[in-house]
Amino acid sequence: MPAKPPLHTDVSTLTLNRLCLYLRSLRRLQADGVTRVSSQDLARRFNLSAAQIRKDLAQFGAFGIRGVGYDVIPLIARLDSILRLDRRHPVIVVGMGNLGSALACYLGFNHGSFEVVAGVDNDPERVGREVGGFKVEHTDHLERVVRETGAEIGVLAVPAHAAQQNYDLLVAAGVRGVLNFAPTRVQPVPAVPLKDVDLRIHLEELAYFLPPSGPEAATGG
Amino acid sequence: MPAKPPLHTDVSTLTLNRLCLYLRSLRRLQADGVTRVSSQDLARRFNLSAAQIRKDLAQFGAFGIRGVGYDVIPLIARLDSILRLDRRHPVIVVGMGNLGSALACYLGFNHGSFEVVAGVDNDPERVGREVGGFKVEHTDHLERVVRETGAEIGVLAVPAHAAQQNYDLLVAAGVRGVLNFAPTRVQPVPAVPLKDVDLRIHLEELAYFLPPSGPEAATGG
DNA sequence: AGATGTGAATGAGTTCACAGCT
DNA sequence: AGCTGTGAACTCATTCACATCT
Repeated sequence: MPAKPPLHTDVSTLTLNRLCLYLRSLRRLQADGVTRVSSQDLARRFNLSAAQIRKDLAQFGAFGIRGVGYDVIPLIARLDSILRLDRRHPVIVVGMGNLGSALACYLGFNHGSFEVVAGVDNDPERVGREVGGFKVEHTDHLERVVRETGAEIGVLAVPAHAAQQNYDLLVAAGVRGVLNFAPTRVQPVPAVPLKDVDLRIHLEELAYFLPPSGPEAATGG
Repeated sequence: MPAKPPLHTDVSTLTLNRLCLYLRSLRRLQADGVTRVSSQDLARRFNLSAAQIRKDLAQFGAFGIRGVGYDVIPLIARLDSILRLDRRHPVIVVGMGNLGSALACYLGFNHGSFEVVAGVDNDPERVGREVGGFKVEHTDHLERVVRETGAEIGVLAVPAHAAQQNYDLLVAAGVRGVLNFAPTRVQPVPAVPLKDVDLRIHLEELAYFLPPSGPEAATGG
């Protein structure tokens, strides 16, 4: 029984992202009442690679049945456990402007794993507003809010110039990981993992692949 | 003179993302009054790899001066040109809920390359609202709005179930590329590049790297 | 038979190291 | 001397192909 030791540092980001995809695909199958699926099936349905699915899963053990495939529900449970989505992750949003408010509403729906439990801002105008199930508090009270809500993940949705400072505040307040939507790099503390999410880079990438505009593209075909 | 033929399909996404990063880093240097920089310098300052910077740039030609480094301003100009950021890209947002409105405000600031010129929604409640410089129109008028504004890139910020349909509408209306923020896969038309942006996956990834909670982590040290 | 799990083969991406120019 | 531009070496990732199990 070759039970794999899945050290967290051994799993590549690429694999990890795919595991998330697999999980979503499996949930869709589950919703459709499918109880078993082979790697080929899954690959065909969701434009994935069968060999890769097997390789990715095999890193964490052998959950499949040879000659048959994978049982959907146990596999979902296993992936949930691997990805730590089998527990609740309270999230606090720092910076409740347009983006922060949108993220507060948007990020909560993930089969109950993530719940945005609080939001803070340093603009008195925004403090006190009700957004997606909580009242916005002042950033001055960050530490108390984190303590009271048990927030585990901080989401930075502040302007670029305020990102580092607010990251530091989040760390001091005791969150265990930070997702940074500010368009700047933040210097992380080793103990508190940081992930930068750059929304603009996607637009820039897309612009590169845009078919070059013909001289008179108005004559649409 | 080994002028490189930079076919668009030859450049990997990884390289492309780095080019965007280089460009930003260079702009910061420019703002600081730096006129020349070596790959080592750039690497040190922004946590990059010097060899990789040179390799990446070399794909598009030789812009450096041996023994010296790169002239900041011409290099910025060159990268702008490579990434097609030297022209204006009008953007239309489909789905003006929380996320769409936030993106409309957020995506516009990129040194003038991208400008969100319109937003549509099929909820009459939202039609007519003024957001970030334009009035929200009804999705029924998408084609006219795209024609009138010359929108080139469509941003999908609609619920998952409406993503495909609205992608198709955008294609029919004549946009040349689509950025999809809906948490679902969309089947693209080959002529209109599509890029999926999955906001949740970042949270999921972060959750994986979260330090496991000790039994009583409240005694912060 | 049919699908998993996995070494081996291939391919992609990064780093090294240095020739060649300033 | 110093740094770019680039082949060669290396590492990482994906795909192939098949032994193994149901």
